[in-house]
Amino acid sequence: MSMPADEPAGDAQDSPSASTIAYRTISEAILVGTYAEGQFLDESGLARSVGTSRTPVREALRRLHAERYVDLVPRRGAQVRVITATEMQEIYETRLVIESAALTKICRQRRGAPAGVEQTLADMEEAGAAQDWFTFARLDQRFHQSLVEHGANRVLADLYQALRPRHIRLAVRTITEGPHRRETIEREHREIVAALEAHDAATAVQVLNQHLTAVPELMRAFSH
Amino acid sequence: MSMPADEPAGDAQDSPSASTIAYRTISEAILVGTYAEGQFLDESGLARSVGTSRTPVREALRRLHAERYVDLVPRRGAQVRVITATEMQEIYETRLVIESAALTKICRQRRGAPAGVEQTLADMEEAGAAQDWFTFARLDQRFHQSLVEHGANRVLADLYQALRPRHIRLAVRTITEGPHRRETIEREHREIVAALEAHDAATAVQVLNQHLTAVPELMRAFSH
DNA sequence: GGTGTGCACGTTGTATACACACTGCACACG
DNA sequence: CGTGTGCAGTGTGTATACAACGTGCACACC
Repeated sequence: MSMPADEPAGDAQDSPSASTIAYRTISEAILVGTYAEGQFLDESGLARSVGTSRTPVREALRRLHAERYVDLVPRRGAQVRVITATEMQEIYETRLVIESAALTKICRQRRGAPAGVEQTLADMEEAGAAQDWFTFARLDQRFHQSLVEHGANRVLADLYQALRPRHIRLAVRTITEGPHRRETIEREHREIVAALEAHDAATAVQVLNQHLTAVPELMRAFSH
Repeated sequence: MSMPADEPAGDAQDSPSASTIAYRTISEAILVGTYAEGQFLDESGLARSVGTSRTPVREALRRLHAERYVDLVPRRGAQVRVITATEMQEIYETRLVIESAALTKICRQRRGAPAGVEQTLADMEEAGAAQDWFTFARLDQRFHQSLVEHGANRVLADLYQALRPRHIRLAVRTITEGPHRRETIEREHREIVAALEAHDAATAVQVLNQHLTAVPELMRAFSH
């Protein structure tokens, strides 16, 4: 299924070095849920299953630590990070802060919606109709990402992107397994775009607020 | 001088492992300016000067890359990152977004200024009077940090902290070498605190805006 | 004289070997 | 029977050895 299609900001298009292979393999396994939360990862075992030595695996684990996939306990190793409901709520609160800033700036500069957003929304509706929730979720990410890229500066956009691996797994679950909020999501997206076109920051932010508040509440229901 | 007093959030109090030593040594050297911007760092050379083998040095470099101290060019090595005036401005814009969110939330919840802030400001004024600009700069960091810790959630506070190494060097230079804005800085800090105590978000944010806008303009003057 | 090719050197990327710390269990002692 | 200590096993932390790639210079050829 390959969820983390593009690399989390940093080294452009890195060659398929062993270290990169290890990073992709392990991160994907964590996202897919191969390793349980709280589980300790064995470097030698990972090395075997990835097909390299321990060195690239260690580098991958350090990177995964920087991206909050795992915790690093000295002399114990890497532990798959447990994401609490509280943290998930904080992540969405943070998203709200960053995306609001982006929307506000877009409106203040009267720039309208980002290019290509129409296509993204159309694709989303198609995926929704086909009940292809993985694609739906990825396009949702793309929509929000494009808002931030359009409105925020590079530095802020990088911070936003760093947030993604921290909630993507549960986000997919929510969309996939939850009560199908498809219509709500699509409507709110379109309302945000409309507000941007009208340079109406207040409305855009308000809809976004509502949009981003709903999700962690749903998630809370799931995590029990 | 030891600028990066506390560790950039993550592994609590890690034992003085070789890897940590390497990280501290190299990051400090970069902050102090031992290595020129754009310079490539030689792993073997660093290993010799740190007193370890290449392995811990490599891990340190990866971490420094994650924190944007260096760029990692495949097959070429680690390059001390060049911080442009544009990026510096973006960093301050980002700080403004995060700190504003923190101030707003503090006011909305009518919590007043963070505990200990009075002491920090007093220490700052003392350092300012003694023309100890390094201490002054560090306390300035602490002041802003405490605002964010007080108002923002853990996740957002972590993002904020990740920003610090990216501007701390120039920030120190600006305070140290610039026209002494001491009174201005101290006054604005006190105005922000007063606004917090009065639960007046609008004023707090407005003063902060002015406070954070001034710095990158000064920096721009320096970088030429 | 300019340009292209080939070789030698240096550096990164990876593998492997070794040292040391931690964990858990077993056994002895109170 | 409970508790503390010792020991073996396992896995991380570090060092070192090797391989592969990229760079720059020199020399030859056009």
